[in-house]
Amino acid sequence: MKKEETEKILALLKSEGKRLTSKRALVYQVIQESESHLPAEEIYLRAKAIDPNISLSTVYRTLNILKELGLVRELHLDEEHHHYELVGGTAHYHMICSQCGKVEEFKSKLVERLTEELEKNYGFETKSIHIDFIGLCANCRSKT
Amino acid sequence: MKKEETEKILALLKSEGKRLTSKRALVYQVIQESESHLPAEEIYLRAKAIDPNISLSTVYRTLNILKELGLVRELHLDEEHHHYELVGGTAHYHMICSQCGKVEEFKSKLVERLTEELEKNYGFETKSIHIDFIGLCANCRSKT
DNA sequence: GTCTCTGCAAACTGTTTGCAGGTAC
DNA sequence: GTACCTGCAAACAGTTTGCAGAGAC
Repeated sequence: MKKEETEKILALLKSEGKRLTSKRALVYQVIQESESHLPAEEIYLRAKAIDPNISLSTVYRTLNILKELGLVRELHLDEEHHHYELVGGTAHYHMICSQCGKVEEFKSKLVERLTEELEKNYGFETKSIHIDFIGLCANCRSKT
Repeated sequence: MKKEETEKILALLKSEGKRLTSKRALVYQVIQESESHLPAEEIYLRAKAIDPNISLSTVYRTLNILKELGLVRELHLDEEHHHYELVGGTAHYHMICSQCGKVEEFKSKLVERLTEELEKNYGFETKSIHIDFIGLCANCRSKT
């Protein structure tokens, strides 16, 4: 993990009277390196591969802290468990293939226009947006 | 529940070798009358008010069947439990107020345009769409 | 009469929490 | 040295399931 990032997180944690520990840095690193959304269990396994002492509770506790600090976002995809991804980077949304389960990301200017529309028509002030399209990916379509 | 609806459901159930029972009709009726998405627990409570003998397991079993038959949709809003709503009716999406928890529905032509865009750019064939805007509703905004 | 449904309680999965020892600062 | 952090096991919430009796067809 780069030094500037460590310091950003350290500052955030300190402002809440919390500490930066090796486990917390590890969890953050795993999420960051995946470049995609991961379920807690998977984060745990990847972290454990690096530090075999880490426990699942710590992963969950850390995820909740990172969530509170606004560093990590919790996704509710169409499954029974949650997924986590880094906040920051450009906003993006998901196309989920119901056949093979693959999750692709997309972005579109239309979403901004939709946000403006909701503001105008309903007076709604948007803070975050979740969009999931469920269907068939190009790959699975061509197989049919 | 109207006769034509009963018959639609009866036919669907029969085609799967299943039966139309009073409990199943009741669960369907509760969802239908709510005109909105309900968590399983709430469906259970409302059904129980009408038929005190119904159990939570039956509600869950029925929800799963209605889901398989394509009559009911399961939503993954930003909470720990699922919500259910009737399929059919016009497509709509959700604005969730993070302050008071109110869920409003909206629809927009922009969503269709987005669907076309994904088809064109990624070859993705959309079957269903979930959109949640999280933020402040007009009411909570004016209180600040 | 047969085969499906149901209620009950027990199991299961994902997540949270209490506690005693360990560690950052 | 003092909080805070951690692993462990136990608790928890939402959901599913096995079983024996009840009910649809």
